[in-house]
Amino acid sequence: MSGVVRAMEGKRRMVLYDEVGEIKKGPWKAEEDEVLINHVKKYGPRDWSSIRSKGLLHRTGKSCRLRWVNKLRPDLKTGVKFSAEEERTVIDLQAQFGNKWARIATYLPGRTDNDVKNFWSSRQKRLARILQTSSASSSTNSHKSTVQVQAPAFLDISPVEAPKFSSSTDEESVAKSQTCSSSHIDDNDTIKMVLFQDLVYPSTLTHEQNTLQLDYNTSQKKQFPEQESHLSFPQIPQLQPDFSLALESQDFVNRLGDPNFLDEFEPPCFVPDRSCQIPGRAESNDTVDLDTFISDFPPIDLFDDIEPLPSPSEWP
DNA sequence: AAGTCACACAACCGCATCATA
DNA sequence: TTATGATGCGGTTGTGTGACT
Repeated sequence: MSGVVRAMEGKRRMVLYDEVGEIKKGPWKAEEDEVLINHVKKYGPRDWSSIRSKGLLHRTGKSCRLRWVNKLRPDLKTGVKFSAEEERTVIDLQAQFGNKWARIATYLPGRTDNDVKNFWSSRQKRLARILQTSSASSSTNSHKSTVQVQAPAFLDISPVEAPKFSSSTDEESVAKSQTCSSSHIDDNDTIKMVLFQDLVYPSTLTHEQNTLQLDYNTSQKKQFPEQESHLSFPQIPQLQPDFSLALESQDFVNRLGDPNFLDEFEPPCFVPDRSCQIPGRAESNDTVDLDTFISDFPPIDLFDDIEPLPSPSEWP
C-alpha cells in the first residue's frame, strides 16, 4: 500500500492519504460532496483536476468525477432497485454489446455504468452459485435420470416491455433489426431461455446467439413483413428439435465441452411457437411443450462435466 | 445473541483514449 | 509529431446490511 493511514473514520472504514500529495481516499463526507456540487454548479461537470489544484478538496480529479457521476448527479435513481424491465434491458444489451457498461447505461435513465456493472456482477455470481449448487446436488443424485429444477425467485420476472430505442444510431438500427414478434415466443419463455442460456453457457453465447438471432430475424421479416417489430428481445438461441433430443442423452453432456458443439445447431434454430417437435418422431404428433422442457431441464448430471464459471477477467 | 452468507453499493486501480501544448 | 495531462471505462475489492441459522 502506497499510502499511510492518517485517520480513522466511522466504525471500520479508514480514510487514507497519499504519502506525497495528501490525496484523500475512502468514503466521501457530506462537506466534500457539498464542495464538489458547488464546483459543478459553477463550472459544470468538468475540470475535475482543478478542484484539487485550487485546494478545494484533497481528492484526485478522477475521484471527484467518479463521485459526481455515480452519486451526486441529480438525475440518478439512487436507492431504487433495478426493475424487471431494466434487468431485461441489461441482459439484452449485454448480449449485444458485451461488457460495455457505459454504453448500456445510456439506455437506462438514472443508471450509471457502475450500477449496471454491479448489477451484472451480482447476477453472474448468483448464476455461478446456482450452477455450483446444481453441480453439487447432481453429484449426490446422479442415479436419477430426471430432476425438477425450480427457477430461483430472482428469475421469476413478470413479462415486461422490451427496451425501446429512441435514437437512431447505426448500432441501434441493428438492435432494432434484431427483434422478433412476441406472438411467437412469449416473455415468460424468454426469461426461461435466459436462465437456460446462463446456466449452460454462462457469458459465452453472445456471439452465436447474436448470429442466430440475426439470421432468424431476417427470415422472420421475410415471413412476416407486416410485423415490422418494435420489441427487442434478448438474443437467445432458441432450441432446434435436435437439441431437445440431445438433452435426453448423456452424450449431450459430453459434447458440451466441444467448441464446435453449437455448430451442429444450424440457424435458424428457433422455435416458432411454444412447442417443438422431437426429431425422429416427426411423423407422430409427439411434441415437447416448452414449459415441460424447461421444468425438466437440466438432467441431473448435466453439470458434472462443466468447468466452473470463469471469472470476469477470463472472459473473452 | 452471535455467526454466516448473499447481496448491493461505493470507491479505487490500471489502462485506453482524447485533447492540447 | 510527440509528450503530457485529463477524462472515460472496465475490473476488482472492500464495506454495510439484512436474512437466515
